[in-house]
Amino acid sequence: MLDTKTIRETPELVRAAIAKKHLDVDLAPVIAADAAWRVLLQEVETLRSKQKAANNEMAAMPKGSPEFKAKVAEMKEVSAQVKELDASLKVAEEALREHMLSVPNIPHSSVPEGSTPEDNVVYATNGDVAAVSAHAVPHYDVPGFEKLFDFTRGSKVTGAGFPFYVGDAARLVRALISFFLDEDGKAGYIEVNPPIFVNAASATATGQLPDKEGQMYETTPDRLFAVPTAEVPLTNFFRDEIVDESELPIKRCAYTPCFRREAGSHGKDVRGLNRLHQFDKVELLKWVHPSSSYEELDKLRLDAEHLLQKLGLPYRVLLMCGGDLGFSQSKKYDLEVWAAGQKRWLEVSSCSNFESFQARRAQIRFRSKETGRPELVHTLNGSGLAVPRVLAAIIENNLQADGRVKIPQALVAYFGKEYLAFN
RNA sequence: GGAGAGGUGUCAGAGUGGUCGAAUGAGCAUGAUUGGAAAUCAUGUGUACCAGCAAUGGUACCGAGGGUUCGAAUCCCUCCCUCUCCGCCA
Repeated sequence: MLDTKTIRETPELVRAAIAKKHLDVDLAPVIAADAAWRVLLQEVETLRSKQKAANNEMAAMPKGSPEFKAKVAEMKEVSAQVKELDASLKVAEEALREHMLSVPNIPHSSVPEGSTPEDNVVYATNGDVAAVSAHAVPHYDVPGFEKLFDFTRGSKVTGAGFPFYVGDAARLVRALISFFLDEDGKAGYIEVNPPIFVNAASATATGQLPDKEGQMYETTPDRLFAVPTAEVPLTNFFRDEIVDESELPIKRCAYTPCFRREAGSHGKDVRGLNRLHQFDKVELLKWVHPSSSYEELDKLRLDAEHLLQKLGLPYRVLLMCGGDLGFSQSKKYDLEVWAAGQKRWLEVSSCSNFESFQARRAQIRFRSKETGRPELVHTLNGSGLAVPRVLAAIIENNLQADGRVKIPQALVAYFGKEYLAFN
């Protein structure tokens, strides 16, 4: 959420942001809602002020006196007015809030113009795409795949997109999670094991609610939501709190399973491990001082890149254009790993700066030494990394002539073997 | 799940219908004192929103939401959370 002041005082800035993101949001009703709310607010406050003054007078009067009784009669009317206006004010307030929630975050000046994925800028590449397995096939076509990644049983037991990982597959998943957490820990992120269900307030603070409700799994009757990413519980950790300025930047990482209903996604993109309803991911989170959030974003991205480098996987970094930015993001890099069998790039991390957009909604602040007042932190996050797609890339890129998969050296100690065999 | 107690400012803790944004103490900040410090003394010390160039003024906030009342931290209702005891349990 943006500050209402930004919309009130610099609407042209916000309109430019909407245009850059190629969104269709009309600012006029937002501004009108704000104006209407302020008029009502002032009316209510004037009446309340009257009430308060009368209160003090009445406190000094003898209870049963005629002047007291007269005041009561007079104030009775004011009281009724306040009640009525206050109800309107609440409606206006809610309307304003809803309007405000429809306004996206402002992209950073370094974000390239563009409306489609083709407009994203290839910011960096690492590793040799041509050097990986010559006889690679898509991981889901590798003979024996279904034995280790049992989608059929998963469908029976739960539904499509909920595979069983069996034997070495399960072991490799565990190895990757441990590897990621260990490396992230070395990079200074404190490991957290968060709840994987969150309440509606938390889901609202990070923007899943109210609009993206259908993308989450929801429990009955408690109305808790299975987390779509560890970002949700992690970001909410400091919700409605004022953290110590000297502790910034705060860096945390967390492994959770992630649950996404992703209704409406079909086709080749969803085959095998490419897109699942439940998958494992380690998430990196930072709460930083506003003055350094873009530096911290670059560092965060490098921390995620480091993982791919250690695994020896070719990847590229995309700087996302305005049109491909999320609603609440100011700047975003995507990390895409090369999957030699499918011959395509798979997104395994998305590193974003939200500036104060999330922090405002979640009320996460620090007390500034400089001004002595609480200020909003900037929040950043990125995957470090998403497990199934990394797994797919390892399988495809490291597939040997004999059908086995060579385990990246950095993982061997975690996995316990040099090769993964499908039969 | 059952029974009880409780949720007030940075913290501890008073306040059971009116002048309470809220006593008192601690903490913190500034100043005095000191060679310097401790101690002591004085003053100050919440957040948000609105109006205003500003100084400043106004309003709200005592777990959350409703209600009663001219007036609610204080009374009533609902919900949430914490603690203690009991039960159940990975």
